Amino acid sequence: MKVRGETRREIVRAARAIFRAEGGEGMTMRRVAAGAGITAPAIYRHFAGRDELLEEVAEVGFGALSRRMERAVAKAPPSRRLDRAFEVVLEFALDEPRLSDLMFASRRKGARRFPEDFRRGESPTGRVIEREVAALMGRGAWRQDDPLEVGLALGAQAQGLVALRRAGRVTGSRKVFLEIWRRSFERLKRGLEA
Amino acid sequence: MKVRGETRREIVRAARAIFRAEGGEGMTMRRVAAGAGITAPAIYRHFAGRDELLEEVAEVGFGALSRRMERAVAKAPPSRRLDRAFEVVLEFALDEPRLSDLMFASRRKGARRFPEDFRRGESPTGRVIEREVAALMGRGAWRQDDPLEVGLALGAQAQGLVALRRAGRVTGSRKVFLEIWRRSFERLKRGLEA
DNA sequence: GCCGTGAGTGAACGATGTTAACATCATGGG
DNA sequence: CCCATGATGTTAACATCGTTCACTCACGGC
Repeated sequence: MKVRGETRREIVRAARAIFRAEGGEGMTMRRVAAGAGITAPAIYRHFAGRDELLEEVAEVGFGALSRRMERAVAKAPPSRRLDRAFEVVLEFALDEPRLSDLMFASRRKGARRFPEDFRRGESPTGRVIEREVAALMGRGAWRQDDPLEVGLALGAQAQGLVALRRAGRVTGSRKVFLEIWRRSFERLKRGLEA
Repeated sequence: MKVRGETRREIVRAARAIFRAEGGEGMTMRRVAAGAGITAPAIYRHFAGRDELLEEVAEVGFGALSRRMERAVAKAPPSRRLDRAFEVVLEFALDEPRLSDLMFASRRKGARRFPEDFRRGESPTGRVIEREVAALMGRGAWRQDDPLEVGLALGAQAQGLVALRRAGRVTGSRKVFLEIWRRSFERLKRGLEA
């Protein structure tokens, strides 16, 4: 025990590593503890239970994804910013399917809620999408609409396709899947243009 | 033991009842067995394991949903057939959230796959959607496109919104949610019209 | 009459999340 | 300096889960 909070970070690190590799089923308390160099009951000194630990893993994931989104958007031309943001989301979902599933598809206590939390900009990923949608509407490229709800619909389309692939219902290579996404996104955008 | 296959049906009935009420977590083998009037190990005379039992529960759900869809579509005017089909899907998802989740969002062995199984018309729900999409394109109401992929995109939009609500990320009453769906569907359709 | 087969039972196994009871140990007030 | 205290571990154990094992039993064909 060196620094206060050291063990807690070790637990989260171990949990995240196991979750990324094997998903929720493989992430047992005993294995997480072993990865952090302690025993299972010691985890309960830092987290109320397994759910709270999963919560933390998801939160770290949101931090990583939103940072990638912000970075990608920052160096894209205005007309491509929203596209780039979603490309990052899709790539993240393909690279980290289980983590993405935990973040967006599982019932979690601390999940941001539409519309209240989104209106307050508390969703780190939703905020990026909403901002870019509003920008497109502001520039007159898209017709006037509720940016929050349009952002939600776009996100639902992305998460819907990802979930279908994750569930094994959409086969094909990563490349083929990204093509399906791109065409679906184009169709959706066509209905949003001014 | 009266009729051959009687116990098997009893098991499925009990499993489905528990799953509808409490979801996958509550559906333990012992509880299913008790509901069917037997003990847990006896289930393994009829199913290889819990997964296979869940498979059967999902299959029964698909049968019920596709029948409702066909019935609704049959008595709708041509211009409203696709809308009615999706309304049924949404209502089913709201009435049976856990079952809907199992059917569309969880990784199952026997899940129909896009595009191969859909092209062969083996997905009972996908077939209805695809048929109506193709009809709209055939009538010239919608622009020419791949009916399979457009159907998938529409389904992804629906399942994406449902998953977000199921995960507690979209709050509000059933009525409000159906309004969000309706507007999202309208936006999507606007991009598909000829 | 026997006996093989299909369906069911009780006991048990290994794994899981979690709790209880106890140990260790740095630290700061008397 | 000493020791009470709180934070942080540990080991043992509990309840529950899916599943397997060894056994029982009714019954239909030879």
